[in-house]
Amino acid sequence: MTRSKRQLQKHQTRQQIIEAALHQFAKDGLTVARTSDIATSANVSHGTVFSHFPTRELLLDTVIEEFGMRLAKRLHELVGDHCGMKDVLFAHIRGIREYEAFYTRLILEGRFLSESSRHSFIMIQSTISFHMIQIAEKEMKNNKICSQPVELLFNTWIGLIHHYLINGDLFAPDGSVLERYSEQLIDHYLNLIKGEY
Amino acid sequence: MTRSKRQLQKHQTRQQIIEAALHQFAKDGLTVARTSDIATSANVSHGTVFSHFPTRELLLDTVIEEFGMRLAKRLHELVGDHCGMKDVLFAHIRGIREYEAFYTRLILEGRFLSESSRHSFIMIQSTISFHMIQIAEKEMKNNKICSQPVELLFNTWIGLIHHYLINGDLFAPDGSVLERYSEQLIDHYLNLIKGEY
Amino acid sequence: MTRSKRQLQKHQTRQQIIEAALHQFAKDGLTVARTSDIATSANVSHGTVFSHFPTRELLLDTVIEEFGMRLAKRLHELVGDHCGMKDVLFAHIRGIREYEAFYTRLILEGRFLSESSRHSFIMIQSTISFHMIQIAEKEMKNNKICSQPVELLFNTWIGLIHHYLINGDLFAPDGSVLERYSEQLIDHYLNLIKGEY
Amino acid sequence: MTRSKRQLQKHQTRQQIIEAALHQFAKDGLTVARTSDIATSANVSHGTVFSHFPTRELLLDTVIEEFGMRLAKRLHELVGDHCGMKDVLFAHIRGIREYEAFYTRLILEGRFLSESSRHSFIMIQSTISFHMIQIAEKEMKNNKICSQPVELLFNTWIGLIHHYLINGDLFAPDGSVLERYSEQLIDHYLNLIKGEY
DNA sequence: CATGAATGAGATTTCATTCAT
DNA sequence: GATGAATGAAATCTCATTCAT
Repeated sequence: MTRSKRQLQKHQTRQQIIEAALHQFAKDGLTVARTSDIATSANVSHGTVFSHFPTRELLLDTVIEEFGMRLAKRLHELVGDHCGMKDVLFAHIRGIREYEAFYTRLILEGRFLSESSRHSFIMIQSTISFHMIQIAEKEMKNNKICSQPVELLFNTWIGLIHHYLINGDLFAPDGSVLERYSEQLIDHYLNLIKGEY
Repeated sequence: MTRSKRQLQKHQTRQQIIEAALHQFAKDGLTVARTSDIATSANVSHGTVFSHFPTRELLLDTVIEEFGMRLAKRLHELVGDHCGMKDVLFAHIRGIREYEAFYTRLILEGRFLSESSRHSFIMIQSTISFHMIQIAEKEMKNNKICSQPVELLFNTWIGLIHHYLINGDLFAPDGSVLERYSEQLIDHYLNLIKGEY
Repeated sequence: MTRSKRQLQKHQTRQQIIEAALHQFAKDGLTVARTSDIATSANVSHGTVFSHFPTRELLLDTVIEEFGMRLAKRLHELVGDHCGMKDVLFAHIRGIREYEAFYTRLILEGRFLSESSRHSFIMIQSTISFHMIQIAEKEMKNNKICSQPVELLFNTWIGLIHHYLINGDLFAPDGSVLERYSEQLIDHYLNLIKGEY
Repeated sequence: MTRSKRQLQKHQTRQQIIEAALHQFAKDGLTVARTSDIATSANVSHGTVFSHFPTRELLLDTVIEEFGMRLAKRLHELVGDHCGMKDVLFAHIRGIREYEAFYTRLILEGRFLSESSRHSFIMIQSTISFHMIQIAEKEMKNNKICSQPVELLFNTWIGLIHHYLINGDLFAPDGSVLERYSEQLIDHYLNLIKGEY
């Protein structure tokens, strides 16, 4: 029992650091955010960060992985079995919205991260594309959406969403771009890909 | 005369620095490239960089502005008067391709630059959108492309292109993504937006 | 009874720490070895080290003292009553050989330790010199070794041995210098100091 | 000329740093001395140290090499052509005496330095042994010193000197051990190795 | 008494910027 | 105007030590 309390404490600190890092990385950038700021923001000493994560890179890896897992789980919850394309797109946006800032940083800086972080990020994208492509193929058969390469279909959507996220400060200076544009973007996208009958 | 010779010399050095900076910023990133590397690459001393551009930020601003002007000029040359959507898209890609690396960096890091750099970047985007939107409106009237908000039409294209550029290392590990995918992307996009008649 | 059991336990832990420290200090150096490594090597927690030895310095002091006592005892066993110079030299080397690495560290770093550690180390040297000088004086009378200041006689021997220990990596890259050179060094030394008759 | 003044300045700063480092390494130890203390002691900013020597290790390498060259040069000056063993020993001690503290640190810590520093140190030792062994062989032929392996002869002397240096604080608490004991040590050593005739 | 998470002082290194030449 | 040596403010990471459990 004594042990479990200590373990709990440790786990809690670890989570605090991860949460603070998630916030700081989102705010200042994956490559710019300082470990000392993360420590301050997590209400622990600077040294404590390194007692949980030997290097900054390892912390970042962990944070990205954690984010990936949360997002995957959330998407899984949101994407029901019998849903159509529209539902998937909504789920996608809702899933991302909870971590909008961090996800945007990941789009921007993901390319320059360590092998393992990069891998985590690619996994995250795969999770999203998996659902979309599955639905797309089904709806193409039904002629609900017109036949075309699923890869391009997916990339068009992702590109559109990322474009709005990346330029969030222009599209929605105060607040969430996703919140503001999700409906419009989904409608537009569905209109673009809808089948002709 | 002596003075004008000096001024010429000065102007030449300035251009060397800008050129070198363009190269280094593209190669190492807008926030990461070192002023000392730029100096080396420009064949001038480190100090000289600062005698032409008081701060690193000012140099970056200048480089972005310069890039913007060149791109605008190039696009103007490439986009003829009587051209259709396809021609504009091709022109767009061809214009960007000459500075693919730098342009990609701008997409990735543009948001976090100084007010004035950010402004330059936005101007660049406007130049591109101006041509596209003009054509789009014309072709919508002709029913060549289906009627829809031009803003979204433009953003879909930009998002798609940017997505490929940002993930260039995945889509085209060795070489230019634009070279490899331009045709495919243009065809796909035109197919998406084509009018139904 | 319970108390005595606890005390036993405590004493045992203390000995484990001392033993581990002896090993780590020998391996990594008196000033470099980490308390956390000592803890790990002693199969106790890092904190336990400090519950037995308030500071790292005190632990080091204790270890050196312990080493001194063991060496003194060992030398006492090895040096018989009726032995000659050769026997003493052999005993000396055999005594040291058991702790070759630690002893070497002591030669190298002993000078920069705390007062008390330094004192312990000097005591160790005295133990050795005591035996040598006693024999030397006897053998000088017998003309077995030629007459000369005992202090210098002793220092010449010590210097020679220490030189080989300090440069062990050159003289015996894999293995014990003492094992490899003891005979040769003893013969050489005896030859140098032998009486002329 | 302007250039030469700047170059002179730079060279001077470099020398100041080397001199300060020589002093600090001697005082605090090759592995312990702080770059910031060296900077302070050299009257330059901390950054300046790194603008001349990219890493601490490179600075140490340079200092050791510099020391080696100075010592070699000094020994060369001191060791005449027609001198005997006694002269060589005196020269050796006089050469070392000028850098007594640094040389002592080198004995103590040389083993744990980088490959190149270690190499420099070994070169230094070789310089010394070269002279001694040459003389020794000549004097053995003359029967001035008794015949024995030159390697051991050399190591006995080196060991003796190093022993006094290492324990300088005991043998000569305030001042130079070499100054105090050189004569006595040389006499003793010569006596030990003298030929029997 | 043992534990081990948390602490924080300090060490090396980087790099935009300044300024004497 | 050009030069490049000097500057010094960070940033990451280490480790002896403390103290709540």
